[in-house]
Amino acid sequence: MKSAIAKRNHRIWATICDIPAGSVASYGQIAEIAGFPRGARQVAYALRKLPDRQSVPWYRVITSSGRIAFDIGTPAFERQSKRLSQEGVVILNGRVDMAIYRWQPDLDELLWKPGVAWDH
DNA sequence: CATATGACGACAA
DNA sequence: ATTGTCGCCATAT
Repeated sequence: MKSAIAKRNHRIWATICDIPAGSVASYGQIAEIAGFPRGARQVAYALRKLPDRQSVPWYRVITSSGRIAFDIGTPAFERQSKRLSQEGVVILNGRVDMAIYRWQPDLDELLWKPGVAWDH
């Protein structure tokens, strides 16, 4: 059977896959939706261990302040910046305007996610 | 068991 | 806007 960590990562990756093209989400936002409140660093960890970059839109995950997590000028930064631009996300000085591009999942999207902390 | 480490986040100067 | 500190929490050593 899969380890607990594998399941957790899988859930995080699945959540990231739900971010629509042209939108972005913060690490903390992904963590919360995936069912791990305050698990922003776990999202970062899951991304580091991403087995297949092709199947997951990792580049749509940025910091809560709208900054790309990599240092400006690094190859990683350029890759991410380019991918986002291709989707129409405007990046100015390495930052995205969260007020415009932040993913806002509607209730339906949240409901079919297992483990989301809604109150009955 | 004790520290160190992170593709983080919130907040105070 | 920048920088530093502290909180967070699974992994790594």
